[in-house]
Parts: sequence; C-alpha cells; structure tokens
Amino acid sequence: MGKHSCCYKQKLRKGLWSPEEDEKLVNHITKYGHGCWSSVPKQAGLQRCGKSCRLRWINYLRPDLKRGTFSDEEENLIVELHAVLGNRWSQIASRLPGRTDNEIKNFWNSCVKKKLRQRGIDPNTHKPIAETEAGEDKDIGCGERASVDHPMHSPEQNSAAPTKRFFQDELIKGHESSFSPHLSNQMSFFSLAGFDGCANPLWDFNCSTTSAALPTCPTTFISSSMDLKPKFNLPPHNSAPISAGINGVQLSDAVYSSNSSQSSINSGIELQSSNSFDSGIFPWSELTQEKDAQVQLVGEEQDDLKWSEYLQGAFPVATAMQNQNQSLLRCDIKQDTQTSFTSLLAWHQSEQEQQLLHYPDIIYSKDPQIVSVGLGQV
DNA sequence: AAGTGGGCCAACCGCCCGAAG
DNA sequence: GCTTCGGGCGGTTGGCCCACT
Repeated sequence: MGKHSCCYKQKLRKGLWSPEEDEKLVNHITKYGHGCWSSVPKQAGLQRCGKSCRLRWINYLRPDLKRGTFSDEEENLIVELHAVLGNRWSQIASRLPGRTDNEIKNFWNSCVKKKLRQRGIDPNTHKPIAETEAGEDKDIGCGERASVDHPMHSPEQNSAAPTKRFFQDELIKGHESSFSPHLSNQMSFFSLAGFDGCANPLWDFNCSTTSAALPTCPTTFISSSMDLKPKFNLPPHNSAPISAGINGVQLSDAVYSSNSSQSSINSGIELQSSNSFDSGIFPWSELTQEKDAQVQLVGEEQDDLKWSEYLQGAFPVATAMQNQNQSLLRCDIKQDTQTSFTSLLAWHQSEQEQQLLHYPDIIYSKDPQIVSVGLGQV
C-alpha cells in the first residue's frame, strides 16, 4: 500500500495552491462534480494529484465552509465531542457544520489544548491533570484502567484515548444495536455507558469474554437524582444533551433500556450471539454510523431520536427539562470488576444490594420494560 | 533593522479500509 | 485469496506571520 500511484507521478505540483488552480478546481467541480478524484486534476487541467485536489476542495474551496474563528459554543462542543470521540476529527467535524476536520484539528492542537492545560485539565483524558498524574503511577485509575497486558490494548494503547478508541472501533464494526438508551424526563443525557467520561472503558474484559458477552445494560444503578446541570452555556438547541452528557464527569448518568423488540437484559447481562459491541452497551455506535439509535424519553413523552440529531441539537430539550420533579434514572457504572464476565455479574449483584441499602427508592429491574413501568409510577 | 522564536494553518504523508478485478 | 486502486483519516511538516528582543 503506502503511497497512491498518483503520488509517484512526476511533474505534479505541490505546496500552496495558486488562485488560478483554485479557480480551475472550483469551475470543474461546480460544473461536473468531483466524481473520481483521481481523474479530477486531469479533467480540470491541474498538475496536482487527486488527493491534493480533494483536500483542497474539502478544506478550503467547498462553498459551505464556515470561515473565521471558532465561537465559544463551537469550542465547547469540540471539547465535549473530543471527550467522547478522541482524535476522530472527521467525526467531530461532522457535528460542526461548515467546519473541517483539518480546521478543528488545528484549532485543537494550537488553541484548545493549551486552554485546557491552563485550566488544569488534561486534554487527552479530560480529567484534572493532578488526578491524571496520580492515576498514572498508582492504582488503575480512571485514565489508566486499561491493563498493560490486556489483549485489547497494544502498547500504544496504554494511554487513555487509544483505549477508548478500541471500544469505539469495536462499536463501529456493528450498529444493529439491540439497545436503546432511555433518557429520563429530566435530563436528556445520552450515556456513554461503557466509559466513565475519561476516555476509559468501565470494564475490562478478556478478549474471549468480550467477544462472547457483554453486559447489556447495567440497569442496576437506577436511582433518583436531580442534580445534573449543564456545564456549559451552549446555544439552546445544544445545551442539554451535550453539556450534560458528554462532559466527562457526568458521562455515566443515564438510563438504559433495551429495545422492547429485541429484548435483552437478563440478569443485567446478556449473552450476545453476534457482535458483542452491538449489544448496546455502548449505544453510541451511532456516533459514526448515523443509524437509528433511539434516545427515548422515559415516561409519557417518548421521543425517538437519532444520535446524530441528538448531538446536533434536535433533542427537545425544553421538554426534557420540564419535569423537574420526576426522577432521573441513573446508571452509574463503576469500574470495578476485573476481566471476567463472572466477576462482573457478581459485582452487579453486589452493587444491587448496596444500592438497595442506601437508596430504598431505587428501582431495580432486570427487565428494562419493567424499569420503564416503574419509572412511570415514580 | 535584523534576528529569533512561537503560533497558526494549509498541505502533505503514511496508513487503513473497502471495492473491484 | 491476492492485488490494485480510490477514498478517507489522523499525524506531521513547512512556510508564513507576528511579537519580542
């Protein structure tokens, strides 16, 4: 693989584009579209390779590009999306209309990183720097949960972001999720159940375990809570879902329930016959696939949402925030168990007991539908 | 005024993936 | 199953600009 064949061709111009070249490219694409990029330079009369033309168009000439500095809202959104997606600039860019991955990447590297550090936040883990440093040489802290010898993690994946990346990649492999996150009426939060918001998996699994089974939905820790607030003042159409959900600290707050048609939570853990990461434990596979993950409001108002819409602000925030007195389901997934499925189950049961002791009003159910019903009664 | 260092950003590089043959 | 090719992505580079000395 390596270089494209076009890159070997001689006499191709490199470096900055001249206005004439830009004009040729724009004229050609507006007339004929780009079609096959490798043929564009020839057809447009350019001494460039197709890749160069593509890049120039996407990053600079495209008419729908928004130029200029990033707004505070955009910056906040980038930070939050980065907390979820890591360095997946193209996916981050897809949530910011008019911005390119390259632009966002540059903005991040030149500006945002610095700002975060100044605020004492590690831009990689989105955690306080002190905490991150402490976690590095102490126990398996939030940022370094991935075990070194874990088969999921290559040496380069010892940092937090690649760990998350691993899970994201796995998620992307499949998207027929049997799992729909339910949102509480109060907080429109789309949980990233598999991660704690610090770009870390909340569970470690043996590869064999992972491929065979994952807990579908820890409905275990459903409790009443009303203390979630957006951390950023995003535009109205963005504020609730993004700020409440993607910011690291609160990532695990959510409600999960399986899709009724594909049901699933048995003992809180489900054996999956197909792609384990599709089991819904990380329903945000839709982050990349734009498929039909449905974010549902629990209770009388149930609105189906696509994750993409969710991120882009289609979520009916006002509705979600109206019912301040209704319980918020929480799904706090602690990183606790070691690698085995069995231990996870044991932990699940033990946590249930603990939660019952401390929160008598907690609703537990192995069946998400029952959970929903229970919520309706709260 | 000249030199220097840093920031920004457009563009390139190397790699991956999927489709096609 | 393999090779080739095109598209795409993330990381990196190089050049321009500007502030500072």
